Amino acid sequence: MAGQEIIKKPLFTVDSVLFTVHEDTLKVLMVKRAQQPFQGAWGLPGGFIDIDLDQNTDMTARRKLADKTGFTPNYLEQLQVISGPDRDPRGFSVTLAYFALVAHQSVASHIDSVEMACWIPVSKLKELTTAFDHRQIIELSRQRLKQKTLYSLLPVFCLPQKFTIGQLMAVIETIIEKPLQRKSLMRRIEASEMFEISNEKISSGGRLAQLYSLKLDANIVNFERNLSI
Amino acid sequence: MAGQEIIKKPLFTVDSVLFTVHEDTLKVLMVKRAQQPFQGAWGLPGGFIDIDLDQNTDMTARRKLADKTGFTPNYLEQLQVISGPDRDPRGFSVTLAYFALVAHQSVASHIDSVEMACWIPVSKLKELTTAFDHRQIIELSRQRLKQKTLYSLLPVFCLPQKFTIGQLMAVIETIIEKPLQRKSLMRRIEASEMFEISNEKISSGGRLAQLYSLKLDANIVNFERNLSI
DNA sequence: TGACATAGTGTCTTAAAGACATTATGTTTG
DNA sequence: CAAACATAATGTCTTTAAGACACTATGTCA
Repeated sequence: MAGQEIIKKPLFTVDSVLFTVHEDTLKVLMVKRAQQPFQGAWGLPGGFIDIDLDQNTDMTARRKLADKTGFTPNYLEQLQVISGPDRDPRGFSVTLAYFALVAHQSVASHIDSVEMACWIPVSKLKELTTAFDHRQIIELSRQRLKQKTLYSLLPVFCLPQKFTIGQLMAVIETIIEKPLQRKSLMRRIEASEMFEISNEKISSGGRLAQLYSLKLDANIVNFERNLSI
Repeated sequence: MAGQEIIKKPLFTVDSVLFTVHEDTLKVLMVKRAQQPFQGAWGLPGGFIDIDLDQNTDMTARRKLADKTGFTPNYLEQLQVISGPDRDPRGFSVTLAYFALVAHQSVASHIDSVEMACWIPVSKLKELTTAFDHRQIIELSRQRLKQKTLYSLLPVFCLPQKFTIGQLMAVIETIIEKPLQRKSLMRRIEASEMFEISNEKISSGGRLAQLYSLKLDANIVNFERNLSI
C-alpha cells in the first residue's frame, strides 16, 4: 500500500443558494444554464474554483455570485458537501454548497456565457426543470435557514441597511412559515445588543416606525432557546 | 468567457476528527505521518477520495478511519471545508473535515504505510508537532461538539451500547467543561424517547445503576433550549 | 375631528432548565 | 449484623425566556 497511488480526481465545484425575501415570498437565485450538461435547465450559480483568483472557496462562491448578479451577498456560510458518482453525467462529482442572504434587488442580469439570472420563488421550484440535484440542495438550505432563524436574527441580512421591526417580523414569518409575536422579536433585538436605533422613523400606514440598523461591529448572536415551532 | 477554460485543479482531501472520552478526558485520534509533507508529525486520519471505492465523501472518511484504526465511528458528520493556497506545501488544497465519535477502544494500530495511530488528549495537543492546520480543525471540531452537546445527547456515541446515566453525565461534563444537574439530564433522556431501559443494573460503588441503550430506530433529538453555558 | 391602522409596552402564563433537599438501595466496615 | 457511606433516583421550588394578549401611542385618512 505504501508509495505513489494513481487516483482519478473527482470534479470539484462550488455552488451557492442565494436567498432573498420579496413581497412576503422566499426566493432563490437561479441561472439558466447556457452549456451542457443540463443546458437550458435552471441551476444554482456556481462553478469551478480558480486557484489563481480565489484565496479559498468562500471567494469562489462570492466571485461566481458577483459574475452572475453584479452584487455581493450580505451573508455567506457553508452549507455542506454533496458528492457521488452519478450526480453529474461528466463523472464523479463533489460540490460544496454555500447558503447566502441578500436584500432584494433586481438582478443585474450580467451576461456570462449568455447565462440568465432570475429570482425564483421556492414554492415555484417544482414546476421548473432544474439541473443536477439542485432542488434537494435548495431544500436543505431552506431548512437550515429556517432552523437558524429560530435561534438567531439572521434574516436581517434579507433587509436593507435600515429597517423596521415590522419588516424584520414579516421576513422572519415568511421564513419560518409561522406567525411571530412582535414582543418576542423586540425582546431578542434588545437582548442581542446587535442593533442601533436610528434617528429616523418611517411611515407605514399608522404610527411612524422606528428604523434600526446593524452595529458596525455586530456579530450574529445565537439565543439559548428556539422560537417555538 | 464562453467555451472551455483550462483550470488547475486543487488537491482535494477528506480528514476526520474522531473524538472519544476516556478517563474523563476528551481525546482525538491522530496518526503519525509516514510520508511527506510533514513526515513524522501528527495529523488527522484522512486522505484522497477513491472514486472506485467510495460512493461519496462519507465513505472516504469511514474507509480511512477503518484503515487506520480497524473500527468504524458510531457517529459521523461533516464539519466544514477548509481551503487555501498555503495550507499544503504541495499546492492549493481543499480539505473536507469530518467530525466523528466512538466509544473508547484501543486502536488496532493497523499498519498502513507504517502510520501509527494514537489517542491524544486534546489538552496535550499544543505540545505536539502537528501537520497542516490540523490543530485549528480539531479546535473547530471541539467547539462544534461542545455546542451540539448543549442541545442534544450526541455524547451517547462516546459510550458503549449499554450505559448508565452517571456515565453519560460524566462524558457530557467532560465535553462542556461544566457540571451538569443529573435531574436535567434525566428529564432530557425521558423527553427524547430515544432510549430503552435495559433489564440490567450495574454496580458503581453505591446503589445499582440502571442501564440504558439507544433504541434501534432512534434519531438524535435536538432540544429547544441549550443547557446553560 | 374621529375612525382606523400600525407601532410599541405591560403583564400574566407557560415550558423547560437550575438548585438542592430527600429518599432509595447498594457496598464497606466496625 | 448494624451503622456509615456512596452513588442513584426523585420531588419540588426557583429562575429564565418565550407566548398570549390587552392596552397605550401616534401617525394617516375620510
